[in-house]
Amino acid sequence: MTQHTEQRPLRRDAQRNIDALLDAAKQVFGTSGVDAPAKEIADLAGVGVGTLYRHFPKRSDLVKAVFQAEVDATADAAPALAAEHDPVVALEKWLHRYTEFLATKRGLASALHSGDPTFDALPAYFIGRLGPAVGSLLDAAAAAGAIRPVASPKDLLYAVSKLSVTMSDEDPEHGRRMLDLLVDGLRYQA
Amino acid sequence: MTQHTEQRPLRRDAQRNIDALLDAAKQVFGTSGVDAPAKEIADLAGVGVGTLYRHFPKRSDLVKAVFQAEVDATADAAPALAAEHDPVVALEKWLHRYTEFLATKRGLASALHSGDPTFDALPAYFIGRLGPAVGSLLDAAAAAGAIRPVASPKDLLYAVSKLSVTMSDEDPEHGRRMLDLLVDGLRYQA
DNA sequence: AGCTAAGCGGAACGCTCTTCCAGAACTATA
DNA sequence: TATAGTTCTGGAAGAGCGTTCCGCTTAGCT
Repeated sequence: MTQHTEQRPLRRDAQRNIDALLDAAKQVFGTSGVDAPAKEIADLAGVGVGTLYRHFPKRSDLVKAVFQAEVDATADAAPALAAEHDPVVALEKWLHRYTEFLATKRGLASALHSGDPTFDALPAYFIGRLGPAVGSLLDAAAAAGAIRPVASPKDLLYAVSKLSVTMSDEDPEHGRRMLDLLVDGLRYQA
Repeated sequence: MTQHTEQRPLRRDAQRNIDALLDAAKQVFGTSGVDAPAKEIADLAGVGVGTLYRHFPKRSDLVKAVFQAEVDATADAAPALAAEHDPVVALEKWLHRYTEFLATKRGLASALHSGDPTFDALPAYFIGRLGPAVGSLLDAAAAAGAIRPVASPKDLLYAVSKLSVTMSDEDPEHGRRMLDLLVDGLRYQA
């Protein structure tokens, strides 16, 4: 999920614990919010709190790591979907995946805007990873002649996020239909 | 600042303490954020923590009360300004006052969107107090023939808030100039 | 197998939230 | 003004969480 890129590789158990903590934190952040007790996360991961603090000295480190892991997972879904489905379906499925990510992110949003400098680089990371991901899907679909060209992947990400913010307040199905509509709008008319 | 409207009037010392707590909370929220230690607020107000909890059992009660007090103060400034200045100047001054309020509110924003049901009624309170406040200033200026009629006070509040959100990131002076521009736009051309 | 250093767990400490109640302070009444 | 009755106050006490620290464990190497 996350590997350190320093000279010494991390010990196996350490890497295992980091992954377990990331999984646990993602889950706990979703249920109990970002201010959940550290022990709750450590317990769920099956490690002591000392281990948590060893790898993530500050809470913001953990939040950041969870966020990046989710961005990575979402970005990595793009090539996988592209391999399994035809271009437009892959794009559709990926955008749904992306809205799920946005829903998760909502819990982290207040933390992200808290002014902690640890989070300053995250928006750039977000665009840097997700932009190329949609970009490749869009290019593939456009190359197949299935959709019209889109000005910029970034605009699409932004538009979908706006769409899913307003949608969350009401019926979640409603948001899904709106997104489908957007994708249909991308297609060339017969 | 805030008075209880129940049958029994509040004891004098109690009312004094409530006001002191509100002042202190407003100040502390501004410097240390809404998660500041309760003791810090109590100390600044010159009361014990017990007193704080008596009047504001939940932290959200205090946040809400501070917010409402600020809304009230901002709304009450309208008639005062109207009495002292000619219509357009009063409107101008009040809008500047309003942007100051928005700046303060930013600290509370994350709390307001936290999903706590205590805060559900606040947006309505905001419009209910501030809408008529600008409304009366606009009407007075329009009646004096100084400005063109505005579709709705609510729209103006919304527009100014949008303006001041984008402005806060950069030069504060910049935002002030933009606001002045907006007010100038309201005037009838010679 | 034996050595070394990275990594682990959880006890312990300090800080904050929240409750509670004996006594102080205020108001109403005479 | 004096008194009774009530409200309100302050801070000690209990509980819970965050964070640190260090003796023990275990992976990785020879």
